[in-house]
Amino acid sequence: MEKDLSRALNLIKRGAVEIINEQELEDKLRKSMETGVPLKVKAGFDPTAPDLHLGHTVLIQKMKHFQDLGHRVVFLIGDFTGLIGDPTGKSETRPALTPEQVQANAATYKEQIFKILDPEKTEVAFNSVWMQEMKSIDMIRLAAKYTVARMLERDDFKKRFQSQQPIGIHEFMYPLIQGYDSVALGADIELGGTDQKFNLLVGRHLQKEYGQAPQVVITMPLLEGLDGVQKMSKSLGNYVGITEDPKAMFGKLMSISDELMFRYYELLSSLDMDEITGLKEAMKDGSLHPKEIKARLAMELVERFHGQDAAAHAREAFEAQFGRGEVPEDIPELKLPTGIQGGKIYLPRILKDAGLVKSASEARRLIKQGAVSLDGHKLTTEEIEIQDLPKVLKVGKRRYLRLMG
RNA sequence: GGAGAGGUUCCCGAGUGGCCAAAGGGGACAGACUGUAAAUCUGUUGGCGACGCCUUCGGAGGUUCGAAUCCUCCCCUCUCCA
Repeated sequence: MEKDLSRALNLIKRGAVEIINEQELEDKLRKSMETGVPLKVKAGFDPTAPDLHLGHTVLIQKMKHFQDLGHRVVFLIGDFTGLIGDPTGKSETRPALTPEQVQANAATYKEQIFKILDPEKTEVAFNSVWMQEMKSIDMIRLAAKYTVARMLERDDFKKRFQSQQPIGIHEFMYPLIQGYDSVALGADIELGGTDQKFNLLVGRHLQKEYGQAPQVVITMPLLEGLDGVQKMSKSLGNYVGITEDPKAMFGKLMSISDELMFRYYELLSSLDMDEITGLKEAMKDGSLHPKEIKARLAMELVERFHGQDAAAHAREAFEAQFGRGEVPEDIPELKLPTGIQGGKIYLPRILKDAGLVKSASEARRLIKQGAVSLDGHKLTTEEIEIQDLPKVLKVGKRRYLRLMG
């Protein structure tokens, strides 16, 4: 049994930033093994953004680890908390979601998470179930279990308080409710990103207040986005969505820096750390080109969400476009009016109408910068003559338009 | 309730009557170099068939030949006092 225990601990610790507290985790695991009762592992998700990206999968894979060890995971959808909005510095009040929208989002979530998680061992829960029932007086009693001073310890609140940014009082409720969710669920373990540490610890505190054994808190790193600096997020546009088109996914992954590539390997790949170290060394001694190592990563991830064939196609399309400079197959087309053959056309208008640029002004700038080409020939004027359609317009590195007759 | 500070283009942040489509930085985009990598260098970064015109500096009015800049009212944020 001790062997199983240490095996379990190793798997759980893999990639984790912090475990609070490790001894408690060990005790809980031991007890579970002895009694055969699985642990309840909770992780919360925002109901308003059901589009998961690779950043989320860091957490979901940790959930998967627990499933593999025979425990139960609760995929908690914070449909009630979502009405408040997690304090992130943006003081936007979120619109209330209708029950239908919540259900729709939940369905989307399930479709996505079950590409990684085992549906049989996953419970999908909604915190509105208990929060809608809570009476005002109970809400106040809940609020009484925490102090403003301790609230202000939360990094986000602290910063905003110091820099004179607004903090809504309702935002204090977010950690309390998230913490109460652990009470309502009787969670043994809660997983979250490092940015969630405060909220997760409030859960521990509240569980003690309500007479429960405190949950073990496990924080996972926030995955850096494609820029390699800021965390991956949809609003920053530096993300790879897991439902994204295989080619787009492959391309995005190929655009990350070499440094970031190994970070992704560490947090997303299912390769052992030994194998990853091996790749790193192969790159260093020159036996393996970094581009090849990156392609392997991209392949693995595309395969995970779209299957082997799609991944192979994505790679081939990538090689064709960027390796051999071929024009991709599936590019947008624009039909020119019949009378225009051989005549002059005003390029900025075409580019704007086709949606390749935001405005004609932008198009004019790009032309001036030599970023626009027709069938491989750089265009230098705004007005061009068109003959022998079809021809392919290219803007920048990856924007294409096929002109049809 | 009282006193004070502040709201500027994607973000941060200068600008306090014309030289302001608005410095500087970040980000982004483009070109060169490449491996759609990084680093570096260069350029661009409101709209418009465009040496000009139109819209922008929290909102609405006003003063002026002329306003991001001055005045009035309003909205929002923060600090201190109560």
